[in-house]
Amino acid sequence: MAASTLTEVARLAGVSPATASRVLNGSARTPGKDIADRVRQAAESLGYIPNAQAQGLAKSSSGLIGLIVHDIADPYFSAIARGVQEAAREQRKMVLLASTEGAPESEKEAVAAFAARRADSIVIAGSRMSRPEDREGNAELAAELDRYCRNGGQVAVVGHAVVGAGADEGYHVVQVPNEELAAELAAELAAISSGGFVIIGGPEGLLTSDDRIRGFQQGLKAAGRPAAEVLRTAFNRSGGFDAGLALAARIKAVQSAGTTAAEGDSPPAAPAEGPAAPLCIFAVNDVMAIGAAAALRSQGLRIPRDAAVAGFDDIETLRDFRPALSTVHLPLEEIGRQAARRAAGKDGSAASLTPVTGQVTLRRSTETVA
Amino acid sequence: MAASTLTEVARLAGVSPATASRVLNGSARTPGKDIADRVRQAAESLGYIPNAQAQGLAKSSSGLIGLIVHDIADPYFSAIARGVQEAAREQRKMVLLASTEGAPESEKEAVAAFAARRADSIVIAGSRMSRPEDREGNAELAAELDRYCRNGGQVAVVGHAVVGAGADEGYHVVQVPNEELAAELAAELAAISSGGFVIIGGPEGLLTSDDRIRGFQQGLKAAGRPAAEVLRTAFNRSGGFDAGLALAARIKAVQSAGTTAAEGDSPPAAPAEGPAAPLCIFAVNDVMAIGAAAALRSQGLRIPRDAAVAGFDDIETLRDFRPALSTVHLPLEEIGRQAARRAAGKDGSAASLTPVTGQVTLRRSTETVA
DNA sequence: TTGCAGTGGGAATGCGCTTTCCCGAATCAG
DNA sequence: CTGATTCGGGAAAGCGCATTCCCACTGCAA
Repeated sequence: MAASTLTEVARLAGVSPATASRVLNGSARTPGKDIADRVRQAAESLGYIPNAQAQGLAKSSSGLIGLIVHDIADPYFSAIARGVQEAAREQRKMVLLASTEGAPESEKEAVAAFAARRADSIVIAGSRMSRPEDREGNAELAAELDRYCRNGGQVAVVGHAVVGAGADEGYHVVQVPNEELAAELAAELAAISSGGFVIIGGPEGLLTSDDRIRGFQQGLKAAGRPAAEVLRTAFNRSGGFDAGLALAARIKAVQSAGTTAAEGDSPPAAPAEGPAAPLCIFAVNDVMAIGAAAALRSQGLRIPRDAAVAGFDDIETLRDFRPALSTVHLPLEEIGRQAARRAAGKDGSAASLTPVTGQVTLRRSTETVA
Repeated sequence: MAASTLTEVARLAGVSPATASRVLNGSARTPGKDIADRVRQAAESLGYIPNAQAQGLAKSSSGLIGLIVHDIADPYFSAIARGVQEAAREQRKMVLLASTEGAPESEKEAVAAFAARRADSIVIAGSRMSRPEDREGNAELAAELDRYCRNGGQVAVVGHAVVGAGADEGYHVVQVPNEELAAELAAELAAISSGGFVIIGGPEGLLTSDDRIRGFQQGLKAAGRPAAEVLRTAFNRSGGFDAGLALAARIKAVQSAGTTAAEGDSPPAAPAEGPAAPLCIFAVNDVMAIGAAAALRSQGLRIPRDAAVAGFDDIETLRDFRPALSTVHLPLEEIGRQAARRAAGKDGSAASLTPVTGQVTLRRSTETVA
């Protein structure tokens, strides 16, 4: 028993397919009450389910919104996905998912696939790369997006515009003030910690990471502190862990030196509080921070006693982590929602949408025993 | 500039649409080399993107696989989603996402929507409810699924069959041995802890929760331990937290009683080791366990000193939690992958797919100071 | 040379639905 | 009572593609 069609419903109701179509979907013209009832009843009894493909073909729109993320299992992305999903629900659309592992090439494929399905809009989450090697990939992605936009598609990008995107029509960006917030975080950290700073960053060229690093350095500078050293590593937990291991070794070396050498060569202008104040580690995202913390602990170091650790994102699942992680709260779900709404273009774009803001959230992990 | 069509490509290449179709998609018949090249080049220069909707209409199949989860931001589901996504990639399909918050009604809607889009298969993750109130909702969902299956759809369910589903064709279940594993966990816990047991469970009727509770009780019984008390609460972090709060009060009461009353009324057959051995708390999933642990800590209690805590699922993001959480590892991603594969019906269903197994993983959180 | 199978390509049909256009009937003003 | 409007409904033309026929042509054996 194949799914019943509109024509069958119409026949059963004794009307034309046109009329059946008009009553079963809110057309501009509304057939008479009695006829409408007949049709509805016929549809009900046949268990009629409209064929969205055919509808889409006829109307050339699909009720689909495409979502591109690096990895749906990453809490950062899944939080955004939730927001997008919610907005989709409001718009009575469905979301089409694509995980790309961050490869521009497969993002391009995803865009093409969305375009093929005639998705009404596309939301791209996940940070862009700007490395020279990615130039070509980014260009192709941009070209694909441009084409999609020219054909009437709407695209919203979280964070940064795709490098080299040219279309101005139907192209939206949800700005995330990574730089400003990182600077703020640095300022607050500088105010409570007298130790040195180290940044655990993602690979060079990863825009989100670079922004946060830049902002943090600026904040440090504004606070009169020297620039922090930057450790480049993978943008995930294990990257954080590796960097943490390296730092642990360094910290232990300093500590034992301090213990044995007593107080002969204290760093210039270091306030006198026994050994040097603990190092303050800023990882450019929470997951990396957690990895770094785990590494430190695995080496017998304690947080925040031996080192302060701060992250970025305020991932919900990580809130119960001990010691509670200092971080920058980002309304991830709201970001996803806004992206989807912007792309829907319902209201005048930036109009009713308040810009995204985050907030520095200091917790135990940076409470240096001062 | 509207997207170019196959007809346009054909015209540009100077062939018929039929031929163009044949070369641009692997048809049974392969046109001559030179013609094929001409067509491909024309397609390239026009930036032709096939219209998946039209293709789907013509072939009546869509290359879509529908995924239903309670909440995509929940790490349990996002891990499964990742597996599904991966399998989809293998099958060169895209995944269509629906978050339903667990309401059978909106699951039914989701199924209908998937059916409307002619999804080739549907994967349902997320535990079923069997409460009397849900009977009707479940029945409707089952009916919708049956219809979908009768029309040739394939559905795979993670964990339990949908209550009341009747179609035997195209209906697959990925079995998760919740009961057995919970029993195993209980046995191992009983072997290392002499204290009493308490279970923090989800609402009554939630199948996954009920299975794990039942299994745990059986394990306890097999180990000669009395059945544990079951606290019913919400199936999420805050439910765990609430239950944890209640337990904290209880634990503190016992502790102070033990301190003041010295050793006058020790429970029958309690081995003499100072105060009673700490309570062992089993939360039916990791997120709840984390919530409970947070609650205990907020009341000044320490884990595992004052109480042992164990969870279920082994959520990746929670692995760095301290003290490390004892739990049952479940290959979530693999589960998602299997579900998607089963539904694809590629290989002989259960044939090449090894059944899902988990493993009890004891960590710090249950290392009673014995 | 003729007859045959085999081959590469085109014409046409239909997938299920929306929508424009058209037409008969009913309504209203004059 | 007649002519001008509506108004409710149907006929039909696509939407973009796959696919089933069908036909012209080639190569081969007879």
